[in-house]
Amino acid sequence: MPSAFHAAGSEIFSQGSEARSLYIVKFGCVRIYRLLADGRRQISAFHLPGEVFGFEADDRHHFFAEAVGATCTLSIRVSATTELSRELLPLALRGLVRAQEHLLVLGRQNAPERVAAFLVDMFERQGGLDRLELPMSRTDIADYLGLSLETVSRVFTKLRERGIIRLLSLRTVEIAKWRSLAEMCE
Amino acid sequence: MPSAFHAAGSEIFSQGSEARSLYIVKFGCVRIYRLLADGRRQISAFHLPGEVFGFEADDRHHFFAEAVGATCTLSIRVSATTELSRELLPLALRGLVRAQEHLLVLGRQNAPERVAAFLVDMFERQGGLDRLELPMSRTDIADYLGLSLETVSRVFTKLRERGIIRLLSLRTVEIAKWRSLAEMCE
DNA sequence: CGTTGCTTTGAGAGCTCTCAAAAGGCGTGG
DNA sequence: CCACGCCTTTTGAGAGCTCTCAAAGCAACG
Repeated sequence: MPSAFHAAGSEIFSQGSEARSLYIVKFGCVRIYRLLADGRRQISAFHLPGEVFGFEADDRHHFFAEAVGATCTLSIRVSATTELSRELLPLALRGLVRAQEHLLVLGRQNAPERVAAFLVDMFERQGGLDRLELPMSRTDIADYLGLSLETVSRVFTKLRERGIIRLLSLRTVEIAKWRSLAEMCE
Repeated sequence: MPSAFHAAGSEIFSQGSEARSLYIVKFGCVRIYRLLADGRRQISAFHLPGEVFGFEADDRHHFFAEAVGATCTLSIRVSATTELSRELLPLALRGLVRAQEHLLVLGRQNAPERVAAFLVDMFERQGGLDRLELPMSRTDIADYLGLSLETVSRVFTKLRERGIIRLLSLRTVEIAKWRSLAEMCE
């Protein structure tokens, strides 16, 4: 299994390129996104260590993938006839459910609810530690939540003022009132 | 393959119920959706004749499915050990890409762009006829696009006034300027 | 011909965006 | 160790898009 190192911001694959393998995040973080003609960007997913990404419907990538920070990935060559289909289906389905759940956030939740949903999700994926190190910038979070970076920043400030979160550094978050945060997601 | 008829608005499966089979739409239309505690609804997909729905990540449904109009479905019992995994993966992946593409619409496009994207998508799926019979209400379209039903209605009116579409009846749409519509999606 | 539900249209409010500038962090070099 | 410069983040002000509330218009159906 060939492993690869990616510097912060470097491309892992791009939309339209040939899709020949899947990837597993070894360490770091990967953003999957799509662009509109005028540059608007929507990040459809962040992938953390242990997660698999690179699924495509045909032999072309429909999305871009970039390393958020310094990141290491393993790539797995997957042919159509491989035995892996059986093990891949559950992963693909998990991704499908996640994407559909994110549609609810983007379509029907307001800014505070979106940020709360993001934080809850990140915390749960990091294994329930009470301190979270965000690998991505406010801009990345905004493009994931369909907001402007200023709105994301304002919501963080509001959550801090209300004592729901603590910001140990710009990207280190501690949940003070887990209950309040979870209730914001409904 | 047991087939089932569903009256307009009737439930096919509900969130939390046991997921034991997949479904194929024979005729009609199905909406897949999720609800927030206060009743806000996000439709993640409409399924037209020939399409498969009911994919889940575990043995529970994470979404609701309802017949939009009078609808007939075939259900397929799928066990984990079945030979179908190989054929199912491409379908699941197609759904994943569709959901992720819809994230871009909800996260980064404005109301006219969303409606345009919806119409283009529906037209392409109906096989490129120049006349489209929408099976769903404005409310359904709104809940699919993350808009209010009034905004959807206003955009339809605007598209009609600009000569981009014609409304033969409330739910029968004809594209007059395909080019303009496609350009609205970027 | 009245009822019922869906759709359209209008008016005002509110949330989020854009533009702009200040503040804060971090690494490099003196 | 401190100063500088760059990049990220925060904060502010005003504009704009979409929502909510409300009422009127339409179409289907008994």
